[in-house]
Amino acid sequence: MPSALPKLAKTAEVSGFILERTAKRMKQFFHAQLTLATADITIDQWIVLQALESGGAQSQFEIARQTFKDAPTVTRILDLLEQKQLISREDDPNDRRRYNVRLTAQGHQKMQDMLPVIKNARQQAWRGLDDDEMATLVRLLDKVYDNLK
Amino acid sequence: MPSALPKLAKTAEVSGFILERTAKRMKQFFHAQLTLATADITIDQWIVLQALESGGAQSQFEIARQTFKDAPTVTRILDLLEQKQLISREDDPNDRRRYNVRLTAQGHQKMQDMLPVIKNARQQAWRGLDDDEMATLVRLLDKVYDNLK
DNA sequence: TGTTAATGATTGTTATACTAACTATATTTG
DNA sequence: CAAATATAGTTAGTATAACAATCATTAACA
Repeated sequence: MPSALPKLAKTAEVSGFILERTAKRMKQFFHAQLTLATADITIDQWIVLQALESGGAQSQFEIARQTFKDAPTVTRILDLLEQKQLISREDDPNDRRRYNVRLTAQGHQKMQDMLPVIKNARQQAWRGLDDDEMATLVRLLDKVYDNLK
Repeated sequence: MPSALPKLAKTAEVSGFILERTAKRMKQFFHAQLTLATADITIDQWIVLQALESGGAQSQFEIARQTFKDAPTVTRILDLLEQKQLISREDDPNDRRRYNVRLTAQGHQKMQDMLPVIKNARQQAWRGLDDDEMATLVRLLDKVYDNLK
């Protein structure tokens, strides 16, 4: 029965594709929902705001680590968020290379306003997946992630 | 027992993040492997080449559909591949809006040369996942994908 | 048949991502 | 302490991606 091996290889061939395809669509979907709600922020900007809310004021290095974005990307996203007055950069008194980045009041407000949009998008994305399936998906994705460290 | 609901919500909160994180790292990893092998192509360029090899000569619209990229993105990737002489655009005699895009001999050669690199990268990515787990992962990702159509 | 609509491809704009190089500041170490 | 190194952040260049607008060509249909 020579079909087992080819089938496995075939699955491996398409899985990366399916992974990327799904991640791409999810990003696109969340972005579209934010646009529909006239959020005036992108999903990546949202991710940075979220890191700041959950982690409090922090350096750009910390934000990069938390969000899995690299330093130049964080710089530019913060530039945009600063223009929109959703975050502020303050000099770190202990280390003059660093900034302490924090949400402004407007930044907090933006998160309040957009949280329902994000929650609703999450519900749609994971519709039909039960608790076990969610856990399995996360476990398998983490396994792949660890494989590529 | 008020912990069940919050836990589910928490999982949904991080899953999108884990999905994007894994997809990003996979892309990064494949790209790094190609760079290491001095492939002189990116992973997205590889994906387009692969579509051309498996599907034969085809229009840019078909390439876009196969690769889940949009038309402008395909245009620009093909521009780069054409510069590198890995693909060629020929006028479609039946429809003057279209090109027939095909791999050149050099394009075929590039694929021959890089296939082992890609196969090796796939092996690393899916290491430790058995047949069932691969199938489950694909099934769950497809479910999410369908949710967002 | 002639106007309208749809399609294939391109161009422009904005945003994210990676690499590399650069500035400024901190840390290590000889 | 001084020189070498490391770290935080920025800037520049290239690639990918989404979206909108545009252009040429083809298809639909009144």
